[in-house]
Amino acid sequence: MRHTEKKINSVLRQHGYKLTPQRRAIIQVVTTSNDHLTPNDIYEKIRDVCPGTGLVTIYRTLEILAELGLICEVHSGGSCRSYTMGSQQHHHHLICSGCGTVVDFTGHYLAGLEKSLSEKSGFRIDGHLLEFTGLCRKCQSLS
Amino acid sequence: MRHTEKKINSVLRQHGYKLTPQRRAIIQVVTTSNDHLTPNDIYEKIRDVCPGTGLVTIYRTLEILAELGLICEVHSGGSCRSYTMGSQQHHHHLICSGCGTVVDFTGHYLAGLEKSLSEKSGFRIDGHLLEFTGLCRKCQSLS
DNA sequence: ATTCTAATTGAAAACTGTTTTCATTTATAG
DNA sequence: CTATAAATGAAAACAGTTTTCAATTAGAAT
Repeated sequence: MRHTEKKINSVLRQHGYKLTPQRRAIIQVVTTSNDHLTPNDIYEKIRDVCPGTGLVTIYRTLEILAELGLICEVHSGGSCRSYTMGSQQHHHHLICSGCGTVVDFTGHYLAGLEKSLSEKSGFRIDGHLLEFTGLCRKCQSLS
Repeated sequence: MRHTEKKINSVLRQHGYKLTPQRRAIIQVVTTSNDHLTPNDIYEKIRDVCPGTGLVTIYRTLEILAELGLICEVHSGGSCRSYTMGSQQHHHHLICSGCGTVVDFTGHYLAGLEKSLSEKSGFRIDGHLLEFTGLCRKCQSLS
């Protein structure tokens, strides 16, 4: 279950963050898109909502939102990160290295592994990142 | 079956690339290490084998080797890419967010999941990235 | 062995994505 | 309305990577 714009705003407030027009705009852009957006994507989209918003502010806001678990950060190879909505728990990615398409999938595949790892290592495990990379059907047919 | 240094050298030659001392050194460093090495890791290790080799040359050589499928490029979250030998056993990471310690672990936990994902999505899956984050024993006791 | 030539190299500069610094502005509690 | 800590934007700094270019060199042809 995806967080609504309203919900995100209120969680931000609850954590003592101020609700600036820029932040509202960033949240609006992210919540109303179904894609994975890079900071730069957001920078371009935001011109219509809150012109003048700096890229720096976008980076800072995304960091906060990801920290609070309100959005999900995706590392798709290289120096390209992007963010998307979605329940961040057990939300994994399948990334096409050809065209960059990201497919989400969910599941609890790692619960058992997490438990045994935790016991063996003594770590208190907080989270995990699972990504598969490969070629989507379209990109396979191109090569 | 991991490519040997010799095999890689000969494949390079077959493709019309020259076998320079720098390339030999890079290949030697990569084949004799079991870690995932970043270009910079290699840059540091190569001093003993072929001093003076430039980082640029390392980047260029790694690109060729990856292109020819002789080594495997890994994108581990963030802006850090690394390379490792082709069919080396996957290894995963358990990262302490307190002190940065990284514990490696290996296993084939994901083979089944990979197969079913591939069938459902049509992707040809090449690799995956699995990282757990948490607090190691020491950092738990500090907080 | 010597010569020739295209491939390769290293240094420096350029580039891209991200983070930091800092003076100014602003949301919001009182 | 005021006070103040948080947030902002511009510019600079930073890290990783790529490009440019003149000088060097591996390996093929003599």
